[in-house]
Amino acid sequence: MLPPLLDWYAAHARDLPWRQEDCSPWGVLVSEVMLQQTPVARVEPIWHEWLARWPEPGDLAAEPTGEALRAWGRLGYPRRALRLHACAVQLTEEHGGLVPADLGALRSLPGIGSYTAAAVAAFAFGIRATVVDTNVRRVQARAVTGEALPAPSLTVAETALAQRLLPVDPGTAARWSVAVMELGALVCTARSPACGRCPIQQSCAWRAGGYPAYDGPPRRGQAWHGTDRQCRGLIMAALREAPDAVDLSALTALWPDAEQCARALDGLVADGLAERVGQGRVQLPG
DNA sequence: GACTCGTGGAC
DNA sequence: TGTCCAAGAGT
Repeated sequence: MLPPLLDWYAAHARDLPWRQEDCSPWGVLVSEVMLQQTPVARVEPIWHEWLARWPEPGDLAAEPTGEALRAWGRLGYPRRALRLHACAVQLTEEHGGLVPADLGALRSLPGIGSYTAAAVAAFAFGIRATVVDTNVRRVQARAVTGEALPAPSLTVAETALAQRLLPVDPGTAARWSVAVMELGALVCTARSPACGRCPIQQSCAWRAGGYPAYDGPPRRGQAWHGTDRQCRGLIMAALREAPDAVDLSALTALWPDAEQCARALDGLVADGLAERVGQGRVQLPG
């Protein structure tokens, strides 16, 4: 199944800016953090703005965190912007302003977990790293294990399988990983997989088994309406849109439950996403 | 391990 | 309309 998938990728891969030959490791790292839980279409324009404004880690490190938060826009999970900024600072102070070509060093950066470290190592430096994201998990579950969907959270067995499937040659391994991810994103999708145009349908265990339905533990949806998350989102949107500090009263007006709103704001301040200034006013951290 | 953490598009 | 989902990480 290796050659068909690599050939398919060569023919059908999307032309994404962070896949360009001249994209810097910093550009790859920024893209990977932005893409955590966020669709490509929403990331692309923001990625261009970030790379134009902060072409190197040192450029971002020189800014206050509030600028990163404002430029993050509505990508969601704004703590990622904070961690990206912290990344830039750490790269500047400890790595000469460069992204390290080392899995362990990458993993020690803020906001860089096992997936992102492997992805940057593989895609920016051609290192043979085991890249396991939600696409890889789903493709493996279907094509190899014969199940409709992977378990709710990553298992050791899945990582071991991905490692076993990974081609030996480092450059080929990196192309393989991005090809599996692309297949999961474009063909072997969660909702309605396009099995008819799948390059590895002949060797797919899920297909061979007659496409059995998912029978694992229930997948928990994330609550939203009325939660602290929704309230935090409203507050952050207000802070981003305001040119400077916002009155506390303007924030509590956004939410029916004043007590919950106050608690949400406390959380944002504790997380470094917001900052209290004098006279009951709040702003993005300066 | 179970939670928490944004946002918007697709169905 | 509500539910599911999207290149996860940190606690």
